[in-house]
Parts: sequence; C-alpha cells; structure tokens
Amino acid sequence: MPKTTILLAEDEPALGQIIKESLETRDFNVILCDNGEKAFEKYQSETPEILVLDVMMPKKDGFTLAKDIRAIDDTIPIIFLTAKSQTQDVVEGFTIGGNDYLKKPFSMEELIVRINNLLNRTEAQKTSEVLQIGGYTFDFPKQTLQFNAEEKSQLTHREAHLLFHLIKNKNQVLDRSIILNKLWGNDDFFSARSMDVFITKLRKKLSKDDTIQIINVRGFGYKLIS
Amino acid sequence: MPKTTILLAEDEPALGQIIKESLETRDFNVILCDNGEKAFEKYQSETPEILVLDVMMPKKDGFTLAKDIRAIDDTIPIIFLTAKSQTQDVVEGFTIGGNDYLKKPFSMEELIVRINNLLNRTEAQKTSEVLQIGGYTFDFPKQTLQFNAEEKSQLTHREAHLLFHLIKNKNQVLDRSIILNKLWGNDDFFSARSMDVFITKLRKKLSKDDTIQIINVRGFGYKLIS
DNA sequence: AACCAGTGTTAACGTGTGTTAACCGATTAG
DNA sequence: CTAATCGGTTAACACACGTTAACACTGGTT
Repeated sequence: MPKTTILLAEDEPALGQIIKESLETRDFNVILCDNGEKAFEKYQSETPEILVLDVMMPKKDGFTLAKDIRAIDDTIPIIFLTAKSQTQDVVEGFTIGGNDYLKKPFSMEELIVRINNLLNRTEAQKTSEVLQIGGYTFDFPKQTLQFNAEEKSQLTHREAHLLFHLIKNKNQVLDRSIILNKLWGNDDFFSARSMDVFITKLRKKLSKDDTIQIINVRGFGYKLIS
Repeated sequence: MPKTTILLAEDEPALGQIIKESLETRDFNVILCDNGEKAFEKYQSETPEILVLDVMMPKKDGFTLAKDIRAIDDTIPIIFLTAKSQTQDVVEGFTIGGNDYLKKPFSMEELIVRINNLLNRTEAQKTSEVLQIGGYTFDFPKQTLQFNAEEKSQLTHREAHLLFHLIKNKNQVLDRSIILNKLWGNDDFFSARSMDVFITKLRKKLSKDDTIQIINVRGFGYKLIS
C-alpha cells in the first residue's frame, strides 16, 4: 500500500509545519505550499489524493484555487481551513459533495477524522466509475473507451471528462454553461466553440453503436440518449 | 412510480402559479408556499425530494431557509431563483454541490432541465415517453417521429415539445397561452407567431395519416384529433 | 537544440434551428 | 358589408452549432 499524498496549502509557516508533521506521523505523504499558485502547480505535478486548503492565502485564495481544480477534477476531496471570521454563507455553500471545512483553531484529531472520512467515501465511489453506455464500456479514471469486445481506445482528458458528464446525465439535457464552467472554467465564445469540437470528436468515437447519440438542444446544451 | 415532490417557495402569486402548473404537467407533485416560514413547515411535513426557492421572500428569505434546511438535511438539492441584482458572490458560493441557481427571468425549460439534472433522474423514469398517435410512433426523449414502418425522422427540440403537449392533451383544446408560457416562457405577439409556424411544420410532418389533424380553436388554442 | 507526437484551441466555412416579416385567407364584431 | 382580428403559410434572416483543418503549446526523445 503506497502512502496517500495530501496537498496542504497554508501560508502561516509555523501552522503549516505542525500540520505537515502531524499528518506524516499518520503515514501520509504531505506536500506543503504557502500560497495558492504554488499549490496549483504542485496539484498538477504531484497528483495528490486529497487537498487541505487554507482559505486566506496570498496570490490565490483557497476558494479560487478549489474552483480552478474542480474545473479539471471534480472528484478529489477538498477540506477548507477557515478563520472563524469567514462569512458562513460562502463556506457552507462549498461544503456539499466532496468538500468539507474546519474552523480554526482545530485539533489534529478532527482533521485526521475528516481526511479519513472523505478518503473512504471517494474510494467507494471510485470503484463505480466504470460506466456502461450502449455497447460501450467507459473507464473514467483510466480514460479508456471500449466497444463490446473490440480493442480499448484511449481518450484524452477533456474527452473523458465531457463524456463522463454526458453519461452521468444521460437522457437529460446537460446545460452548456454548467459544463463549460466545470471543465473550461468559463463559458465564453471560444470555450464554447472548443466544446463543440469535442462533441464532434465524441460523436465519432461513439458512432459504432447507433442506438446512442448526442443530440443538441439549441440554446441549452446536449443530451446523450441511449 | 410515485410522483416526485417539489417544494416551491415563491411569494409572487402569479409566477408561483405558473411554475406550479408547468411542473405539474411534467408529472411532478408541487407544493407552493408564499413565504419562507410556511415553506419550512411544509418541508418537514411533506418531505419533498427537491426545493425551488425564491431568494427574496417575506418572513424568511431563500438563503436563510436553505441554511435552516441544510442544518437538517445536507443532501437535498436546492435551486434558487434570483433577481439579477443579487450579489454574485453569495449566489456562486451556493452553487457548488447539490445547489444551483437560476436568474430571473428564466424559461420553464431551463428550470426543468436543472431540476432533472439535480435529481439525476434515471432513464427508467424518462423512457416511458414513447407515444402512439394514429399511424405514427413518437419518441419524445429521442425526438424521433416514425410513420408505420417508414424511416424515422428527427424532430427539433421545439417540435418535439410542442407535439408532446398536443398528444398529451389529444382530443381536447390545448390553451395557447399555457403552451406559450411553458415552451417560450411568455405569451407575447412574437412567440405566438413563432408557435403558429411550428404548428404548420407539425401539420406537414403529420400529414401522412389523414385520420389525425391539428385543428385550431379560434381565440383559445389547438386541438389534436385522431 | 531540433524534432516529434499528442492534446487542445482557434479559424474558416457550412448546415440547421428558431424568429421575424410579409402577405394571404378566414372568421367575427359592429 | 366592412373592418378588424386571428391564424396559415412561406420565405428571409440571424445566430447556434457541425465539421475540418490549421495552429500553438506541452513534454518527451534523439
């Protein structure tokens, strides 16, 4: 069993070091960053399993960082560390799904409990991320698409994420702006055209089974029907 | 399959009634409340599956209501209806996870899309929408229309929705303004003329079977007879 | 450093969908 | 009977989306 990697973003050096060491004694591998931008780089280079982010940080605050990362990866669990002065509304809004938060000051035990909770939850979810659609088998984590017993083909990152959302919402309209904000981080003209290109690519790759198709709903989005 | 219950909190009576009726034709069970306190009571007594909350309401506003409910239940999906003046920050904070929001004015279609997305309705709930009319087979989710054993023809989104309502109300008059509000979001002059154009299109596509026809009831609406 | 393969973005041009306009006939109120 | 209104139909239009290819960027290889 390899160690679980935690990305920790905390700008106060003393606190960051204490948390890092505490987690390391629990057999985690911890990467510590003191601002949001560095954390984003490390997120990409180190592929951690879970994020622990201070909300107030220089360069890029925790919420903004979380949004950027969510655009690429919407399953990784995130724990926010907040000062008690933080507006409750915003914090609570972020607390749904794979997210959680801890008010400062907190005990190490609390943090470790929450980390374990979120890791277990997503472990269970990850096993169910091989999806069936028509005659196709789509393995989201591995980014592979297989038609019946034919050879597996590799999908790109964007293709896989887009397909993932289409399948998760199959037979319903998937709102353009929602998917654009999630995968591209904005819904401007160019991102929209880029998305159209990916829809074309997916249509081609899914064309072996003519019982499934991606149909467009003008002005709203796309619907994957099967 | 029992109907899905939606709790709708909207203080403007006219708008509330329109939304309620629209959702009911989509086979939802809708509980309408005109303030936040009543909504909270109904939430507890009726156990709805999803909430649609106006933000600006007397007694208790939508955000406060949502917070109170989240304290009890942190999985139920919530959709906020906001005026465009609402501060973006707060709204966006609420948009992660089981929440979504819609800026007023919005069309019924948009609302229904979002409700279905959040409910993650499975195909079992939606694929029972293959309708027969005369010699035609109409598959609403796939937007296809087939005459006897002939080739399937693809309908547009608007055509499919209009035909869906006509068939659901066949042999009775379908009120112009109701259908306009439902599909176009308003019943002004231009939408009405646009609808007339679609009636013409549907008449053409249904002309292979002369036992069925769309007849006009001057001043009221249309009736599909078969 | 030059090259290459893979990925995603931008550009260019074509097609489809829905709205608006224009002109018409049919119906009904005065 | 006449004018006003409603709806029928067709076509022009604007714009959302489809498709292909060129382009830019990245990371790895020689």
